[in-house]
Amino acid sequence: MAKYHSEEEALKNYDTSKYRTPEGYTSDIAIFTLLPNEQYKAKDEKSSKYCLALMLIKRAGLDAEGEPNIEGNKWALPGGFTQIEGDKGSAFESAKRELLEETSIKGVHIKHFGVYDTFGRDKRGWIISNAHYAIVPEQHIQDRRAADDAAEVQLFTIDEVFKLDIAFDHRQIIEDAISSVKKDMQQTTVAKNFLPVEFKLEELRQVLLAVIDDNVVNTKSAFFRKAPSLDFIEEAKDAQGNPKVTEPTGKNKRPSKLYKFEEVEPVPSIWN
Amino acid sequence: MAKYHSEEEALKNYDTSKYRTPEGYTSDIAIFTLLPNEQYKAKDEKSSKYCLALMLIKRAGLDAEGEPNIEGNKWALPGGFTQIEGDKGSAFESAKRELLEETSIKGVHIKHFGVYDTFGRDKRGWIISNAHYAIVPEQHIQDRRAADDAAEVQLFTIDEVFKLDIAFDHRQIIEDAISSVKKDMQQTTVAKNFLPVEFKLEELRQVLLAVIDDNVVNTKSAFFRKAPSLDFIEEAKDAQGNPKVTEPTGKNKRPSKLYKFEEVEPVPSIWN
DNA sequence: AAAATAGTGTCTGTGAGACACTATGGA
DNA sequence: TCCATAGTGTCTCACAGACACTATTTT
Repeated sequence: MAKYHSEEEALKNYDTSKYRTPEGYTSDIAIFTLLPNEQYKAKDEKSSKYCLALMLIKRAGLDAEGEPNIEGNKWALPGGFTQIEGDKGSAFESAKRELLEETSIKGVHIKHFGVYDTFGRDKRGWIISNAHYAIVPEQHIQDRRAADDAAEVQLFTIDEVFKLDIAFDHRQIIEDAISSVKKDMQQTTVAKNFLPVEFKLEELRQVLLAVIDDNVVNTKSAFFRKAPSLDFIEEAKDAQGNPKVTEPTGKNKRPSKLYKFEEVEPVPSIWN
Repeated sequence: MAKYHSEEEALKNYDTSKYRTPEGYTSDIAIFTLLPNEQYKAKDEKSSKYCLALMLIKRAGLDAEGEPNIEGNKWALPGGFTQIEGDKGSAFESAKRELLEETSIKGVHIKHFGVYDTFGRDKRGWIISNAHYAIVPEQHIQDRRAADDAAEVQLFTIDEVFKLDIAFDHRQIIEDAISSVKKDMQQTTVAKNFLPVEFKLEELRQVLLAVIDDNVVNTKSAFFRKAPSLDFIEEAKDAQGNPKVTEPTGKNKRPSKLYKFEEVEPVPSIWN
């Protein structure tokens, strides 16, 4: 005669302890934005006005009880433990919450790009990290830095970042995050997340120049010829169906056409 | 906000037990191969000789103790719990081991494509699954099926697979695996994993036709014109530097040139 | 000669690459 | 009138799409 008479009873007696389970399950998030490029050369049409930057936090040297902190005084990606919230527990939700806490904004692009789970990556035990990147328009991060004390939150350009002392295996995660965001900028329309809904072609080109190295993007005339014919980009129209243009602002002396991204996501192919 | 950081440091440092930790950490693997296409129409140049297929296992109705098994009698992806082996614990290693157990082969293409970690996806607790796909040339799986009793291991074409009763959230994982492999076939040279090192262009075309829908691949003359000029494909040469050709085999009446993949990985762009 | 496999050839229009030129409006 | 910004125009050569044709060997 069977010991249990239903799946439910068997379930209660299921022995998960046969396997070692992780001691922690976390989400880390690489928050990217664009900063003004110090090396911008107006004469070089491949030079961008922007520069890709990453937000890091400085780990406290001492913890709340005054004891030396693990990986203290090093720079790290913002992150935290994943909890089961509202009957769900997912690293993606956790990353969204973390982003909200760090930048006070919702609804920006966030993408999972890797899992870091080798035993030994964290001295505290077997701690698994889900790595994400987020793209945040510059203004939002500036707001956040002004509101905060900001000593322990800082933006670094990707050249600066590798000169820092980085905690845990976050150096590797940061390298992977940069590869991932570059790849996505080349192969998807993520660039839209750095831009307002309606943008000038030159703005879009500046954003792309800052991150990727692409023949068409590098050549101004090629980009302006090609971009309007891409089927994921269209002209912004006003209520009367007329093309929208900018008002001249700042040093900009002439109006320019506005464009927006279509909903469709292109799939580039190596075969054509 | 500044206070928040130090609180979080303290939590990370001293009391990981405040957070619920996962009850299980597993790897699942979608093993793809190609089968002969029953619907092949020689007259239609878009029709492929092959058909994408997925290996599934049938979960036993009763467990080792004779009790009803969780999600018993349903089809599932092969997988298992991740253990710390040789001082490492990683889902990727675990997936490789699982693939070795299921197909007795090493060194094939295996790729992580997702994490499934919502609480409630498995009745046994908070069990996290790392999903991978693998590409295995047909012959290897046929060997494995012959050696095994094979009742519980079966290949299904992707049309057949969604008619089955699928365990856990594996239906979703399978959908994502198929999307992922299709995308990679379009954007990377993974197709090489279905082929021998040296192959005929028509063989490559048949493999691509079976999985993706691409203008150039669909059009025979376009593919034969384009493929030899792609910089990740080159002619196979013998020791004297002469192009290699096949011996006619089977119903094939004429020799054909052999090609191989270069080491370089192309990066397709949506901007050109 | 026919069948099967594995490719080529040819035509026409679209598009890429290079780079010089134009348009707008304010100081 | 000059500058800065944001684009266009023009030229040539190459490649893409359509689809018919060829080439090699066995039966």
